[in-house]
This record gives sequence, structure tokens and C-alpha cells, in this order.
Amino acid sequence: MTTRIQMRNRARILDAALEVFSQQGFRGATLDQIAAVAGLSKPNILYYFDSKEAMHRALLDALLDVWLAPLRALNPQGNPQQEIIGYMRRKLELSRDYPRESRLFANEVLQGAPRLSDEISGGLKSLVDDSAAIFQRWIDAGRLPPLDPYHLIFSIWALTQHYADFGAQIRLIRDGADPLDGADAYLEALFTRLLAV
Amino acid sequence: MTTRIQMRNRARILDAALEVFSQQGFRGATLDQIAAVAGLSKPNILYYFDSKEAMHRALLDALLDVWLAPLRALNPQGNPQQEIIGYMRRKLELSRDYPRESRLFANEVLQGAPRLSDEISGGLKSLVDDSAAIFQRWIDAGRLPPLDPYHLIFSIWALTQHYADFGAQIRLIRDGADPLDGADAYLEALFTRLLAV
DNA sequence: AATATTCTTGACTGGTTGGTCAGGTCTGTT
DNA sequence: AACAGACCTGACCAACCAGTCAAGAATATT
Repeated sequence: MTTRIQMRNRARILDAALEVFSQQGFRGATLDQIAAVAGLSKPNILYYFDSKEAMHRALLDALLDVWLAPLRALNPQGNPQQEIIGYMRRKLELSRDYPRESRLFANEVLQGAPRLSDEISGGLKSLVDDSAAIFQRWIDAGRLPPLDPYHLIFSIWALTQHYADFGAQIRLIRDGADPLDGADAYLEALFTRLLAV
Repeated sequence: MTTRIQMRNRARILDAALEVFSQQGFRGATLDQIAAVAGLSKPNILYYFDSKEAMHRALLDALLDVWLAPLRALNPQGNPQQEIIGYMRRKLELSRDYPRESRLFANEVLQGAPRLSDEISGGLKSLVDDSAAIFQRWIDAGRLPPLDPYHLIFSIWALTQHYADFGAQIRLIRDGADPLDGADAYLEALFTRLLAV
């Protein structure tokens, strides 16, 4: 049985853990920090999660679903330009709405993806392979310029996630403004030019 | 006086520290790890650097010069397309030749750039402002399409650094191949299309 | 060869970390 | 009200952490 208190506290803990892990990385984060942010005692957060590792695991599992959703929504029957720009927009929305998740993922990959290698070389890889095949068919049909499909996907990731992962840098350069100011319009212009046949 | 032994050991320590910091972040790295990678004892590496902090500081200081060099080389009198693509190429070379430095920087910015905010809002910002002004003049002269100069710079950073910072992910998706395989050609095609008037 | 200097280390310290545990408190049910 | 189960905590522990130190080993200078 899951009680109301369990629901509330588990959510609080995961939110606090996300806050701390995404900023400090796994090794850099401490249970004391997480407990403080969650407003609970350290033994109490360990009552809800077996270990620091378990909290991290729970966050990564929840993250992957959200992360892969935009790529899944790609429609092979649609218009190539609209589909790819739509994908880019959905990824950019993730950077806007879930910057902490983006940084958690970035932290993990920066460290060599030790806890994500199975998921990446499994589910993510096959999803990327499928999408690359769709792009290739569009290219073969002359509906897209002859751009390497894998690099095209990587460039969408790079351009959109950059606004979340390097937001601190952009904010410092742009006098504290929201990093995503003007990003929509710029990226739309970029991909419109890039994908024109 | 700096002796030969000092030169050799300082270099060894900084190389080891770069290896560990770039993978684990500042808090996640330990002096024992750094000492082990350097092949020296922990008290010995502390004989050459006052503290863990000092090693990190030394790395960041050395990094910034290398990091800003490509942007400094921009020539306002040159051909816009060639200049920007040249800048992109130099940044991509940094990702190829100094991936650990790229990840060190990424780790730092991910954590909110606590030890780099002065350098970013100082030297880097003014360099970016100057470059953006050059781009804007090119745009006003009709020699570049009307793209936001700041976002243009950010997109160069995003696209090139991605290959170093997210290299682990790319390697997993591309069956262990060098992440930078084909990146040159792809990015050249991308920027050629993007910057055409 | 003798001396001064630089280099290196084992053993240590005070503080932090992830995690445990016994016992107390709160909450829902009868 | 009384009981069971869920919830919470102070005190604790062993492992790990950055950094110190005294003394020995290696090197350079005379």
C-alpha cells in the first residue's frame, strides 16, 4: 500500500535529489544536501529510498521516458522539414521545461555514461537508428538535402540541450537574461535554411 | 628556481588532475585518484600544489587561453562565411585535440560556473560582444543572412563542443566509432547552408 | 666528500560521508 | 480508546576525505 504521505515525500525527495544531482553530479552530491533541500532528515530520506544510488536510479529511469518521447513522435509519412523542425521544437521545450533533467543527463554522459550505457546502446540507439533510416529515405527521395542523418540528430541535440546545460554561461554573457530568449526563432531559421532542398 | 623534476612532476600532476576533474567534476574528484593517475603519492602532489583547489585553478587558467584563442583570431576584414566557418573549424579542432579540457569546462558551467563567473562575464563576454558586433556589421552590409549574432556564436559552441562533451553517448550510438567521424564535413555543409546570403 | 637544498613518504588528524539502528511519534482502523 | 502499522529521529559507525608533519632519500652545489 502506498499512502498519501509516501507519495508526497517520495516526490519531495526526488525533486530535491534532481536539484542536487543535476548541479553537483552523483559523486559531488551528498545525502545531507538532498535531505536539506527536501526539508526532511537524512535517515528519513533513506527510509523512502534504500540508498543514494537508488535515488539516482529512480531519476534516470523517469528521465529516459521523457527524453525519448520527442523522437518517438516522428512521423515517417509527414513532411520532412516540418517533422524535423517539430522534433527540434519538442527538444527545445524540454530544455525550457526540464533544464534540471537535461543537466542530470549531461552530467551522466560527461562522466562516460557509466549508469546509462545499457539504455543508450539499447533503446536510444535503436530509436536513433530508426530515425536515421527515415531521414535517409527522405534524402533518397530528394525531399531532404544529403546531410548525414546521424549528425543531423546529434546537431539537434547539441543545439537544443546547450540552452539548458550551458544556461549559466549564456546568462552571464547576456547580462542575466533568460538563455532561451530568441532561441525558438533562431533555431527555426537555422533548420529552415539547413533543410531546404 | 624551477628544477627539471618540478617541471616534470607539475606537468604530470596537472595531466592527472585534468583526467580526473574532467570525468568526476571538482567535488567528485579525490586527491587519491589524482595521485594514483599521476603515479605519485598524495603528500607529494600536495608538495607541488597547495590544495585540490589550486590544481583546479591552475587547470582553468591554462584552459581559458586555449579556449578563447579561436574567437580572437576572427578577422573583421575577412570574408564573413570563411571567417565564421574558420572559427567553427578551430573550435572543432579543440574538441578533437582537447576533449578533456572541453569536459572540464562543461562540468564547471553545468555546476553554475561558480569558479568561472568572473572570467566569463569579464573577458569572454567582451570578446563575444565584439564578435557579435562584427557579425552584425556583416549582416547590415548584406554579407550575412539576418541571424541573431549571439545565437550564432552559441550554436557554434553547441555544435562543436557536443562532440567532446557527449562523446560517450555518440560512441555508444555509433558502435564505438570516433565521435568526430564525419563531423567536419557535416558541420561545413551545415554552416555553408546557414550562412549563404 | 661534505653540505645544503629539494624531493618524497608513512603515519597521522579532524572533519565529512553514506548508511544503520533502537526506540519514539504519528495516523488510520476497529 | 486501543491497537497495528507506518513514519520519523538522535545517536552512532566505519570508511573516506583533504591536508599536515617529521623525518628520511635523492639531488645539486661547493
